[in-house]
Amino acid sequence: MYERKIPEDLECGVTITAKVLGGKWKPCIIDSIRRGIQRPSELHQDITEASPRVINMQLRELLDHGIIDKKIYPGLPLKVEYNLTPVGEGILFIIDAMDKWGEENRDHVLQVTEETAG
Amino acid sequence: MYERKIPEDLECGVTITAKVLGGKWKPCIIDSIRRGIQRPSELHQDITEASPRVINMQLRELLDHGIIDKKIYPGLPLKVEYNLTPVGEGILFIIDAMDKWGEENRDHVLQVTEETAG
DNA sequence: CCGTACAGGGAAAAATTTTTCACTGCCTGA
DNA sequence: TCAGGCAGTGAAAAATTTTTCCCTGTACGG
Repeated sequence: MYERKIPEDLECGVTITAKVLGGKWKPCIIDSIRRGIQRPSELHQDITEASPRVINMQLRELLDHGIIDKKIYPGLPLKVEYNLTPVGEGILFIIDAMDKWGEENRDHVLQVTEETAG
Repeated sequence: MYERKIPEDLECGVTITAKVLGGKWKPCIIDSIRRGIQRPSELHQDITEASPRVINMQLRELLDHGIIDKKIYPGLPLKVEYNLTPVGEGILFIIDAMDKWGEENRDHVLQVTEETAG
């Protein structure tokens, strides 16, 4: 695992949340899981822009942060299922708020600042 | 400026918001400004963990995204003041929600996963 | 003139995150 | 036996973000 050289400041709540949601694909993965896409292979098929390896890594972090849990079904063929924990469900509120804000303000944010008003 | 090699997917609202809040010091800067710390030099003194250069760069991005605006007072000595735009004030809701969630779930998120429960 | 404060930028280094490539291992169907 | 699906990882490369170091320019106090 990567060993940080600059310590994180985890005293601020925002930093904690950013740590949890910060990965490039995490909100996407959380959303998929909430929509019922729970098995690794299904997630890989659902999020084709990211390689399976990438998704696995982010799943691992979400797991470590207690956002999702992992159920390994015994026996074969292999079957694994990820689900949101109660804490994970609590963060949906933030993802939804981010999505809403982003949709509402896309144009404003993306406007190329051509104006050099004084 | 850095030229991306992997295109961004800005169709998703979450991505837009992440773009706006994603910089390491942005939520911090936004919070300072909202607390009335508006001049560059004041911000530099308020956020000593980050170098002035770093803060300037993030201010620039916030400006480009229309989260803050910049008032340059004519005459000398130089005086510049940053303020939240209405759009910027709208994003406070998300920062607050992130802070709240982070505070409430710090322990859960930071728990080292010692359990290897089956 | 010298040191300081104001606001800010260029270039390169360092840190961090994301991606790719190549594997392990088991099982099923052809 | 070979091909493919399942779940997953190690190591290194590539991409991206953050940081450091050093400069530009004006004005003020001494």
